[in-house]
Amino acid sequence: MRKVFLFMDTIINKVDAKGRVSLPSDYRAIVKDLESEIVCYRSLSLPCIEGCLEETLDKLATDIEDSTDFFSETQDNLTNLIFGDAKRFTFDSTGRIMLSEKLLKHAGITDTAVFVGKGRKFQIWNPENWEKEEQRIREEVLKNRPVLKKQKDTE
Amino acid sequence: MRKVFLFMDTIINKVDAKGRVSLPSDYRAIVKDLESEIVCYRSLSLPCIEGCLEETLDKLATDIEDSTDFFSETQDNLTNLIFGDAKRFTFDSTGRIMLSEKLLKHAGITDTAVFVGKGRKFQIWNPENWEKEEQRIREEVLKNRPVLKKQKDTE
DNA sequence: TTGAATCCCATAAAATACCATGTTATACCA
DNA sequence: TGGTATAACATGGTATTTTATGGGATTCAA
Repeated sequence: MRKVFLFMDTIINKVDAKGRVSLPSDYRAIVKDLESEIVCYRSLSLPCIEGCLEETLDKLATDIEDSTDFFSETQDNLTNLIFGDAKRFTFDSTGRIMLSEKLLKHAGITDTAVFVGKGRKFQIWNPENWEKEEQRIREEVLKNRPVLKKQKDTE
Repeated sequence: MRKVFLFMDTIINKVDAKGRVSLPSDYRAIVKDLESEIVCYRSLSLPCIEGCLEETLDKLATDIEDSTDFFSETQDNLTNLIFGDAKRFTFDSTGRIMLSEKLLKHAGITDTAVFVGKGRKFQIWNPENWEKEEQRIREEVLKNRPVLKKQKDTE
């Protein structure tokens, strides 16, 4: 059993007419090893699909349970938004998942999907949008280089 | 056997003239796997039906027993409301439950029901009401973005 | 016996599993 | 190191299963 898991790399796969797309084989290996499942949902802030392991979301659910009482309304909004949008995606024997129309539309994905590893999570992008986003991120990181360094130093 | 369970996704199903509605198949799978039952009751604060596993309510009962507020009046009132209202709903061989007139009326549901996953719980809405509620939540969450971020960071 | 609840059957559509093939990546050996 | 054999992978297509949902038959209770 693996001690750690990280969704990594950037992988481009085709999306067919049914919305089927191969989950990168590295991701599948993680799911199998940890006996978990992939869960996807629309990013709250970006035009992309976000994914993680079911156990990651389960941890979130437990945290919410533990931090508030059963009838609390404070976390109600959040759980509706996150769990109401999320969905399990199991892959078939050939390693494909079937993304829903809702998710594909949110990310503007038609025939090609870009999987971007983010550690505990990953994202799925439309290729053009990802190119732009990557550019934007690179610029922002460069701009904030001194701050980034300072933060590291002070920690 | 599954390690975790989460009610997720948003699913729209028809309610027929007899008040029958298909429980989403993912939800049924959870009930079967955990050999539990679905329990529904009127939401205390919203015009919707709330549902969860019977074992979740059982856990609530235990927590209340164990809490120092055993004789608290507010706790008393809440448990009266919830347990007085809650009821088991078993699904038939085709996966349908029959919602009561009381619940349907409270949620304003006539011929269509929207199931919204909330993690350990789920809600059942009238489509128009849910649309409005979702809009409201999105606006509120966006407004409270810093709070959301802080919560995320502490994970 | 009448109304309501439960069960059973039928069907269309959608989701899922399976098979086949070309391609790419990996392992192996000279 | 170069070349070849082997395995893994992505992907198109098809078959099978599951699901939602309408309609009736049967059971149960008031």
